[in-house]
Amino acid sequence: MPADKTTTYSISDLSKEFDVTTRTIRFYEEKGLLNPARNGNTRVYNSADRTKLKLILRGKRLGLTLEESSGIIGMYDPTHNNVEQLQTLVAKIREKKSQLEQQRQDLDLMLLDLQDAEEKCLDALAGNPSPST
Amino acid sequence: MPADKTTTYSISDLSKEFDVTTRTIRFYEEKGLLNPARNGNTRVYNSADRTKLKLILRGKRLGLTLEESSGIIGMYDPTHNNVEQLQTLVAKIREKKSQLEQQRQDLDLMLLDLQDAEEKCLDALAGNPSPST
DNA sequence: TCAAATATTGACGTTAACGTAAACGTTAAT
DNA sequence: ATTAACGTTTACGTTAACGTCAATATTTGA
Repeated sequence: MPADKTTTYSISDLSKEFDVTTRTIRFYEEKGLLNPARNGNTRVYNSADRTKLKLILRGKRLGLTLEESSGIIGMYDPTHNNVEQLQTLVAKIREKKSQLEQQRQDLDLMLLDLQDAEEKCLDALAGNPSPST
Repeated sequence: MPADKTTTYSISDLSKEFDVTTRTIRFYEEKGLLNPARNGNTRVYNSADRTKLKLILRGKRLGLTLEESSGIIGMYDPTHNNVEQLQTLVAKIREKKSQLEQQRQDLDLMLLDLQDAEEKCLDALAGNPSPST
């Protein structure tokens, strides 16, 4: 039985699963990105908390700040029943999307460059003295 | 006539073109990522310098540190004629490539999530009370 | 000629994202 | 009973990537 709605995790469970320190996880809480329940004094994480952590770390790999990740996570639930707020939310989502698409262009360009660089290296290793010879 | 091999730039030219402060450009030099020529005391950048700056900023948008960008820029010229060094270089390039591919997966996942979030918002705005109704 | 614009080198300040250490409580097994 | 493993809070330290002065040329258009 994999993780369902009722599964819970200790801080070190998550720490091990995602390979971050407990300090880091507590830090995210300090910054308001996580709000685990408590059993007495110790933190108890549910699957929603776990998902949030996953999203934060994904954001990190993409170079987002914690504040940005926090913002994005907030976009995932339209509890903002107010129409005006929903519209601003859509606007925010669309801006994030276009940023990510720009980022994908950068990424693809860099991949192309690296592809080029690799081929040059392989040529050099194959004994090709120069590209113009 | 667009930028050719002989075009040069002042620090504020580059500052304006790429929308970074001159402090930032000097900082990159301090860190060894740029080595502009000098006219007396003032810096003179050529098109290669400009390209490097472009690559650094691209790296930044992808969340790379300056050191990582510096490493990648170093990969673009196989002046490392030594066979052993060429092989380590190829290895580095391949690792960077696989990192970038991982990053692209993250990016696509996040785009999908945002797409979902946007649709939910639009549904809510269209007056759909709940997805299960 | 002279003020404005642009350049330089220091040097200290700042923010984000944690690391590290201290001092302490609470199960769990030996 | 105690040691080991895990948890907590508080607090100071650290690094990267600049920002923000200050003091000082050099250049240039009015």
